[in-house]
Amino acid sequence: MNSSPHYAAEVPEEHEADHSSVSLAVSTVILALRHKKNSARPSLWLPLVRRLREPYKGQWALPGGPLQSQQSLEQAAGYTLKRATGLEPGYLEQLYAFGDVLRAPEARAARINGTPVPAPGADHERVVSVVYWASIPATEVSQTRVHENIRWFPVDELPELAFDHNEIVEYALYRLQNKVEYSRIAHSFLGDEFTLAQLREVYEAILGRPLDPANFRRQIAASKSIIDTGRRIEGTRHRPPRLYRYNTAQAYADAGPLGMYRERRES
Amino acid sequence: MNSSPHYAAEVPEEHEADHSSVSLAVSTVILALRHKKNSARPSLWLPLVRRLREPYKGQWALPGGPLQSQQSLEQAAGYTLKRATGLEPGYLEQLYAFGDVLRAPEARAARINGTPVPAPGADHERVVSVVYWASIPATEVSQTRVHENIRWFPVDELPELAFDHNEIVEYALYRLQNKVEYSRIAHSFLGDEFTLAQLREVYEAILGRPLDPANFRRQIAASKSIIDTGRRIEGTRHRPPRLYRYNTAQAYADAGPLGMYRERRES
DNA sequence: ACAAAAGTGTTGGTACTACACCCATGG
DNA sequence: CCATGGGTGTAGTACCAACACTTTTGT
Repeated sequence: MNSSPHYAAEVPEEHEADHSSVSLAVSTVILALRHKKNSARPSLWLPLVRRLREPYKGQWALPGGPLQSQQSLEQAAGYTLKRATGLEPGYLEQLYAFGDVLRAPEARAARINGTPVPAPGADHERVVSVVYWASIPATEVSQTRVHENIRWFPVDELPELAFDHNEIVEYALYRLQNKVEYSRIAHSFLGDEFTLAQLREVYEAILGRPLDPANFRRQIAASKSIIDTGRRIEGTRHRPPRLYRYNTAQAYADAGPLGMYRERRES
Repeated sequence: MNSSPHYAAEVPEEHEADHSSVSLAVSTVILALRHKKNSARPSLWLPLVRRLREPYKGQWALPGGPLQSQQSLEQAAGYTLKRATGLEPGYLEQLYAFGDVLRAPEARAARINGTPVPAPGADHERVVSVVYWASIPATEVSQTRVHENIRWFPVDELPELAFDHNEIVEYALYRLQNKVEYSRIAHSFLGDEFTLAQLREVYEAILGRPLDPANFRRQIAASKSIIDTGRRIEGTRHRPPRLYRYNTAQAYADAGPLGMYRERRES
């Protein structure tokens, strides 16, 4: 399913009309765990790119770009991620395709003020954006690319973003919160080996609330999603925690139509 | 969020490259309850359109068409639905955007045979398809448009469809099964008023298994998603069942970024 | 009276929450 | 020894599946 596009079958008597001056862009909500200053617990951060032209010139926006004719959507999202961070994704999933007719600034103003939406003119370019979300393993976050026009922000301290990107980020976080409860994406925020406490910190950062360590342990154990490596971390000033690995034999729930493919990459 | 597209913010030093010869199509998996011959219980059916040109000429495919430059994706899906059935949707939701580079027939053959995928040539058109799924209220199914090149099929007796449409339908059904358990889409397959038995039949058709009437009743009652109208249906040869209505005050879970908009339409 | 489906009660199991408590290590 | 987090035990609760049972109609 993931490897083929498809063409629509039109109902015969309808004629086809303009084969669209619509252009296609791909953006990515890139999430990773980072530490705020003076904070013991990690939280979710994402990189944003400063816009160099109108509209919204000077404001921060999700990294993205037009779809090249030889790229799949997923490849385009991965390339966007690479440009913004220099890294490969730990996980990559399609969020939603946004494609309304109205130019963003006008529509947004109309939405906020409650004023009627302006009539669509022929004077603006029509863009459909396919948005992905991705995670980066904590072990690689330190290697992220540094650039004057790229900056990481904690998701709960975002500035006002260009277009409707604030709402897109909110939706990405909402989807992530739902998904973390019945799939194993949390692992994609960590390296190959990790302690239960680290895994719990991922859940806590995503859900935004503390979890009972005792119950968390049992829940994860019951899911059989992780395997005890037998080794421990020493040098802590308390009992040394065990190190675990993903159980790659375990299947994901709802990885989307691309599920099987992603399963392989994850392992 | 639903009312504005957005443009990507490129990382500055990258240049833009070709502004894409990619064209955009919208297809819709349209689902409704119908009765098979000699079957007491309704099952899920969907309308397909016969292809009149290559590739896959003569085979059945999901209804769809190119995105017009003045249509939103959702409008395009609704229009597709109207063309195929003559009806308005009871519910409409984006499924997924499919957009790999390779032309469908080649990629599909490669996928099935395990042979290496052919190199993408410049000789074919690149299409990205945004697929929606929709439901039609049972009360309106009888009014569906009749056309030589449109035919309804039970979802468990589909022929071999064009492109990867079989897999798309499977994915749509999978999403529907998940969603029916934590949202109220089941209602969109019925008219304004319905009995509990009818609602249960919707669940059973979607989930593909019988449900305990006693437990079903309590579950639905606990969710507070329906309201007793006080009236009953008479003329049955058993105890007359109550008629219920949707509780429109109740919020949906996970209606996607377009949630609030859909909420209003549903009521 | 009987068939059929509406609707109620009851019981046992599972899974989650809260929290008490013990364990192992570094300082 | 103490502080700190790792890790286990357990009681209370909420929910759910299974199924026995009662109710209300048409024939």
